[in-house]
Amino acid sequence: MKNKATSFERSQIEKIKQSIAEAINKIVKKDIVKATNLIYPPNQNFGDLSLPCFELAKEFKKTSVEMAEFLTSKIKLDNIILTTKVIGPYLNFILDKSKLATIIIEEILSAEQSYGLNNLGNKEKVMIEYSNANTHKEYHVGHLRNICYGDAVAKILLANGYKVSSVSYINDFGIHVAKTIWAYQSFYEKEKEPINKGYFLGKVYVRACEELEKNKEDKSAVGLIMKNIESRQGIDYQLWKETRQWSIDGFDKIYQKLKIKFDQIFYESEYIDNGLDMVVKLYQKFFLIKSEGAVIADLEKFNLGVLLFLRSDGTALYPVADLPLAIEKFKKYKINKSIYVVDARQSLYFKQLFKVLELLGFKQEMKHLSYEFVKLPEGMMSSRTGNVITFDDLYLQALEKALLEIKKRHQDWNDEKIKLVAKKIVIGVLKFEMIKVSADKVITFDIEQALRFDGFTSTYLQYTVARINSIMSKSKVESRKSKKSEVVLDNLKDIKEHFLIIKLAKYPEIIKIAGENYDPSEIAKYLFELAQEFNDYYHSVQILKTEEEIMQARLALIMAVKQVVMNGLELLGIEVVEEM
RNA sequence: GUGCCCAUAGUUUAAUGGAUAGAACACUAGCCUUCUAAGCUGGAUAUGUAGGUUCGAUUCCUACUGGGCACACCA
Repeated sequence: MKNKATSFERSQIEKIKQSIAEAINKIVKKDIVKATNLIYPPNQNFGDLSLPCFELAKEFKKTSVEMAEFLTSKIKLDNIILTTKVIGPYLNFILDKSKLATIIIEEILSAEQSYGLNNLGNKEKVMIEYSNANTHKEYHVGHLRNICYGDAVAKILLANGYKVSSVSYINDFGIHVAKTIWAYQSFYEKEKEPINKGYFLGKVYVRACEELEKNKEDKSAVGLIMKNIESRQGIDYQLWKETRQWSIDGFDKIYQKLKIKFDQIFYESEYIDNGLDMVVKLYQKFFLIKSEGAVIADLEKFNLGVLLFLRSDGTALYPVADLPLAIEKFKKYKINKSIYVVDARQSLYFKQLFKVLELLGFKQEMKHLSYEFVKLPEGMMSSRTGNVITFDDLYLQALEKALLEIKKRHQDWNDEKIKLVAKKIVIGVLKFEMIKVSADKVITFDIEQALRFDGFTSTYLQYTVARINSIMSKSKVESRKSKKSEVVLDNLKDIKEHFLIIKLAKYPEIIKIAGENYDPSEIAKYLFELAQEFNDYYHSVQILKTEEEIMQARLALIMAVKQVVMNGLELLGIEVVEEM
């Protein structure tokens, strides 16, 4: 327990930064330098930490080079700062390698899973909504980007000390549902039930759109079905209930494969009636008005256009159900912050929705966490035309490829083991692919490119851990004779060991940056760089075949690397494998 | 028409206004009788155009070009 508590404080490297900042402030007799002003030099030969002197120089009317030289002549070295070095306008600090190694590795190995966690969120209650799919439609790579991004952000916020609940909001009540049911009744009802019913419904929806395009007069039949569903009785309603469940079961299977859990799933059908009542009340209060036959919120004076609630025929549009749900989040779940992970095309809509909530008196923080969509090389995805890559198809294709790759390498493994490892590799690859680029970049999903198992992928990270595991298990055989329990970490003298340690030390700061910016790609990039550093080290240094004390120190170092890679992957929702 | 996003190597991309623009893929030359070659080492190639702010701009501002998206009855 004690370990947990200490790991929530400032990390060791942040303490070192803080002490340097204080030392500088003492020299200039002004509280001007902050710990965060200390950066990591771009070239590791320059030093371990660096203070750019531009702003200080301005403050004290010197050139930045003079400033750096002034500071280096005055600074008192403490036990961890070995020396300073001025390079142009930068004051660089060189740390005591052995001491740093000891501090950092002990920090990691004692904190274990909690290394890197912090308390910035101060237990604030955040609800994050993602994976807002439609029933009766396909679940495709676009949804995959959403769920991977949303889930990683949720985990990162948790690591930053927020109280997070993950929720999903399923649209099970729109006109698309009636279309799918119509096509099902017209073309598929006599067929025997398919195995993957959710997937099947997606195909039925595509058929529905094609058929309705050809025969416009069938639209009235669809309208009738919609009315029947809304009346909540009769055959169409029963069929709606049944097929809705097919989709929901399909989503559950996908969530299970992805190992993603929601605390709560909301359905449009459960909020729509409530929402219609609310619209009536708001209309009576003149908050909503009639315009061109439709019921709208006029937001022109906020430069947000108009938001439609009801069509001229009286049927409901999106905000009707969204509004009561948003309010329930504040009132019933008592959250401080409401986050919606929805793609950038809906940013105007969310500005409108948030403005309406604000006008209704809700002061809590609302955030639309937007990201760009996923398209295919041949163009936009569309569930209507079926120009999509469904999750199920993608998963199977990826799994097949992974199975092949594993069989190639491990002829002695049984099928069960191969399958287990393949699944973890595949889920990792898909998740990592979705979050490794920044959210404001459109992803053109190239399946060949995405299903690679080398380079900047999660497989590279899993492989790194598998390598470390392999060394660890061999070390148990070879070091049996050793009875020494005390590991002396200042045996780590190789420069590559030092670089690795600096990298490891940065991890807690990466968690903060990722949290502040809602940006899982920070972690992906960091882990990849760490793994690159490790693999370079691995190839240039012998870990097992060396003196006992050095070996023990190196084993501690690679254990620390493994711990950090695992902690980071955990935040991305990616599992590691023992061997691969 | 108005607003939002994007533009970096052949491709996919990285860089709170700071040190030599960093990777991955592809291409290419090497490295498995040393701990897993899903790995490592070496090699060529990049900031759309024109201004501005700044000691310093890939980053900020303006205009332009190109691409994408959203703007009243889709969700």
